Amino acid sequence: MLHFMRKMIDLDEFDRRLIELVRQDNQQPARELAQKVGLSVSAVLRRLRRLREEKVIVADVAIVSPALTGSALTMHVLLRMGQSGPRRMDAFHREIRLHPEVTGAWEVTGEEDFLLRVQVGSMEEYDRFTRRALGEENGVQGFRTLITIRTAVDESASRRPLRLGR
Amino acid sequence: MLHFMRKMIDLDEFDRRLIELVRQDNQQPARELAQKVGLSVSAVLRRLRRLREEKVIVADVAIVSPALTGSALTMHVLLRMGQSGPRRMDAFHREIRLHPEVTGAWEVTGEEDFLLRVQVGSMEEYDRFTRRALGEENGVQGFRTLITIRTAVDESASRRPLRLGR
DNA sequence: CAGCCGGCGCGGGAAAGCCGCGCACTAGGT
DNA sequence: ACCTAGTGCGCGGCTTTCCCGCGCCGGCTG
Repeated sequence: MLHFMRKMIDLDEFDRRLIELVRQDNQQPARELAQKVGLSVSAVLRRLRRLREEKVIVADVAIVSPALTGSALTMHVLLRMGQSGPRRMDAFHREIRLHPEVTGAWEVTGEEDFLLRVQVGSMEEYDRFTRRALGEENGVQGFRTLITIRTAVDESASRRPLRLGR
Repeated sequence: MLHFMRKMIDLDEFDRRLIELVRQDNQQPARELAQKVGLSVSAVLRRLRRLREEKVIVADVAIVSPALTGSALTMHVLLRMGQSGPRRMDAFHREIRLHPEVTGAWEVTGEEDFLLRVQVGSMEEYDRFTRRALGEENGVQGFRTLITIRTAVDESASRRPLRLGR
């Protein structure tokens, strides 16, 4: 935890602006970044390398058009577990990870125990998924499906402003 | 729609493997990709450029550690609209986009009309958000908050296998 | 079967990234 | 007050990567 805090205070204004920029586009050359933040090219390169080494930047990925990922349908599933003991929950955490259709899963407070986001190519695929993953053998008592009519926002974490140290 | 289908059939096995690779790491040099997929460097470069131009790859981003994005709390909000006419819905679509705390928003079927994913740094911030965004002036009749206890899966779209034409 | 077209690999030139240097600024100790 | 160790900057050269025009090959079409 101390180490965590250290990392936070190690990030200054330059780092934050650089992160903000590469979070939108990590393929622009350091020369452009350099003049945007007001540093030399080598300084930018050094800082980015450090940020990646220290796992402030954890990955660099290409985003492919959602229309092409076979995720034509986005479902959300509110589900209730039978007995909600800690080990039952842990087991379900592990279980649900195994299904690639599940692009999000949260253990939540309230009447339901879990919320899942499931992306599939068709209703048939969704049906197969529920039979495989949401049966009583996994401790699921019941669930309710929210079918997505329209997506208003889906920018996983990129919209969140940074809250990095000082 | 025809254009969409055209794009799909335009992607061959090489494209798919390249996409798969850059979806995990878009900063590895073309030389590495080339030998992984069995093409020359220039062919790889050409194909990637084409994929980006044609918006098969829609973006290239750095992922920053979730612990550092000030998103300590993830909430999901199930909400009901007062009158659910189409223009009310459209208005809410536009409205909800304006709040950076909202990292996901879906219009859904069922008892509720919308599901939101909201990421905030604190409960106070969440409280402020609900007062600003989820008031009756926006047509919201009522809502229910699911507080995340633990996240099992959160890999926005990267888990989904590709389903690209033939 | 000839001609066309798209995509390949190749190679030269431009650009981007890497690395070692010297310098400035800061903090801590004597 | 000075000196010293440490950190991060910018600069320049060297290496790697990328870009682009070329000629070539294989498949489709008329």
